[in-house]
Amino acid sequence: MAAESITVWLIEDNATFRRTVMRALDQEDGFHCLGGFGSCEDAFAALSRQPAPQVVLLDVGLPGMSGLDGIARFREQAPQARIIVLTVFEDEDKIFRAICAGAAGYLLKTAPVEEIARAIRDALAGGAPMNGRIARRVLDMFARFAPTRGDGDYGLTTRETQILEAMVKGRTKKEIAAQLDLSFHTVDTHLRNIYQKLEVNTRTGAVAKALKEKLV
Amino acid sequence: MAAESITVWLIEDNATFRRTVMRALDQEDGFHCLGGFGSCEDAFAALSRQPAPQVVLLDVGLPGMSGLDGIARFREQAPQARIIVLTVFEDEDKIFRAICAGAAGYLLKTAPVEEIARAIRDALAGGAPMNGRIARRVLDMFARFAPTRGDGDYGLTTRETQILEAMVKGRTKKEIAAQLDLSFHTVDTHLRNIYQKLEVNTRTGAVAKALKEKLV
DNA sequence: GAGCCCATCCCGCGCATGCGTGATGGTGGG
DNA sequence: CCCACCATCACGCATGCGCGGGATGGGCTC
Repeated sequence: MAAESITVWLIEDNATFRRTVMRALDQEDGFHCLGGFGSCEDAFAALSRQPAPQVVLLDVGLPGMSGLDGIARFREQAPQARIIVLTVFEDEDKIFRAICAGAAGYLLKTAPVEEIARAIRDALAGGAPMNGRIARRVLDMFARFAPTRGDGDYGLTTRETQILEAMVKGRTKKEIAAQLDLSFHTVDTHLRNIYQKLEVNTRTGAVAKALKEKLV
Repeated sequence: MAAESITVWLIEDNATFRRTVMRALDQEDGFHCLGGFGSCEDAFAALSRQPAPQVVLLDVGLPGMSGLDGIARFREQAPQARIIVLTVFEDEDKIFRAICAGAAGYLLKTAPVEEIARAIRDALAGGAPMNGRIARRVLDMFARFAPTRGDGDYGLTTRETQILEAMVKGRTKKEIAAQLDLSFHTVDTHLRNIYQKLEVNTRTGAVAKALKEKLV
């Protein structure tokens, strides 16, 4: 049974809270919480002496190295370890950064131990445990990213789309003409039609609209 | 107790599965599954005759109106209803679209009834219930969106940033000069410096880089 | 005080761009 | 059969743009 134990590290600067969680987790069936650290630096130092854990519970917003940077470094040095952020913060920026840094989950410190335990198992099973509100936030952020691509369809023809793409890459009309084996004048005409359809009158405007609204 | 019941609709084209889930949910404590529909159209028709439910379980990928469109329409006509997608699909595109359309949760049809029940409660409590793998996918997608903003810092000064922003809006040098109450030449100089820092040599390139990498 | 960065301003050249105003041919629907 | 739409090509003009040169002054560090 001990061999089957899930190894967990907890990085958290509040010693009291750390010990409480560690003890509670250790008593949970199937867990072996063998590392408690007050900072990311300490944890990394330990990483060079002992094998990486399967799961890291990490408090972001602790002294010294930023928890966000810590996630990134852990992802490098112990890619197989699943990192679950355990914090009091629930502002979008922190959540966003943590996820982008590679966190596998995001819990609030107010979570009961059973929830933490469930989250750890979930993370190891390939899941992404999140507090309900956090998950909601993530979805909101996600949805906010999308409307960007509004209707997106301005009725551009194939050629026009091609030319618009080239324009986004910074090509001049002459270059585009050469690249598509067209006359300069043809490209010019297409460009005018694109402007009309996108309701702009400069290439800058067209590129901005193209990037903001749809085709990358 | 009946007054406290959570009202649920289930939109699902497989009649057998629909009835099974409805019956099971209805027997769960605190649920009142009072609508079962084989298509979004049917559900919308019902919406004009009876009050909207608190939660809609929706199968995407059903005949007639696309489930994705259904989400969007539901969000319009019954904004307060929480929509939980219940499907067999777990490809990224479907997930992405569903979330963008405003789904509050995403479950797999393989989920046991207790999980569905928990999800409904979670959704009403402001959460975003998701199957573990789905959540993982969402986070992956999220993380993939981010690297876009790389380091993002090219050491632009305040003025340069200002001018870059105006450029993104499609302003010409002259317009920017007028807007910022500067000389045309000054704007020109700043532009050159921006180009140097962003390693581009056209306004189009600068705008593209600005939009792709950082400030929207 | 020298050196550096930033913000400000100036001139001129050559090329790119936006736009008005044309034309031709092909394809498909009414 | 004609018309709409698309793709193709063409000329000229006014303006905008990129860039190679400048210059001045303010603030900051060494």
